[in-house]
Amino acid sequence: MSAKGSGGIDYGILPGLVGYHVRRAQIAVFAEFNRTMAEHQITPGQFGVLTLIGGNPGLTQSALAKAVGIERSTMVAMIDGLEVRGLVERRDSPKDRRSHALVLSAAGEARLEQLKKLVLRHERQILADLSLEERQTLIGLLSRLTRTMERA
Amino acid sequence: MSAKGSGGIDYGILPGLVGYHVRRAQIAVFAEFNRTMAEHQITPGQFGVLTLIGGNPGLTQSALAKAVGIERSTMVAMIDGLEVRGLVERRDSPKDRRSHALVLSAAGEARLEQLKKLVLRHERQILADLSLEERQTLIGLLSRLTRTMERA
DNA sequence: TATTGTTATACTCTATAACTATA
DNA sequence: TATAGTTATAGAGTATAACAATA
Repeated sequence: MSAKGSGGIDYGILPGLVGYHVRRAQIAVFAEFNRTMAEHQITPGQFGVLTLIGGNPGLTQSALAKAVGIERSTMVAMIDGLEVRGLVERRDSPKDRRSHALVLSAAGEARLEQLKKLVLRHERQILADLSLEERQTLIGLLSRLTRTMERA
Repeated sequence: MSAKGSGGIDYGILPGLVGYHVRRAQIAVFAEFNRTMAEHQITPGQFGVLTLIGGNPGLTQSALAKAVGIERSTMVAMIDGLEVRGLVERRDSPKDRRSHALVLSAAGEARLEQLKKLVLRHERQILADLSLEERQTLIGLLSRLTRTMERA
């Protein structure tokens, strides 16, 4: 009930826990993502935000924060960074003068297209050893894991 | 090629990316872990450290840091916290006067046994909707994902 | 020379609370 | 009253660089 790794260390029950493997995979995927995106200096969170703004032009910061699961106060600096880099614009909302309508700039649109290609390359990298069927199985199982917890 | 979620938001290519699902699962699992461990105030990282010390008494801080993938300077505060709480002891190493031999205190041993039971309950929680076979499949796929990246 | 534990320091990501301007 | 964006602040969790003691 306790396995020794390559370093001769006993990892106990850890290797039998799904939570342990999810955490390790997340760290490794994150590191690989950063390697792939190094020249663009884009984090997974920033890519997600650009994708959501690109697909939902006019989105407000609060709606965006809710969609990605962070506080709206946290979103401020995130948008600041993307705006300073000229990728995102805060437009005046025509409906509500309190909120901003977020849109990608022309440069942001172009950049997002480049990033998508890189992300797909990153995915091919991390999934190199899995068949197409196994990738779908993995996504399906992870989705059910997440949904199970979001219900509870 | 772009799916709208329950909030009417277009998530673009995100739901097709394994990286996206790994990240979401990790966040959800972490939150559930903290809920289960709330009364013990133990993080996943601390549980891992206690497990490794418990299974490898006499381990040095540097070896432990390497095993869990953090810097040895970061390990200092981690052990400090567990030592203040009376769970871990820094013994003098008989072989090398520079290093500490880490061991669980009697209280640490007892605590770890309690924590293991809670962690197994946590695992049952998050895996409630998966069959035994699916759990093994998930662990297997995540392991291969991580190993693929650690090789690269 | 190299390694162990340590400190000082900083950076990232996150949250909460309070403010302002609107609604 | 309530909401959108913002600011100030704080807390994890992490890293790097330099140091003393020891190897």
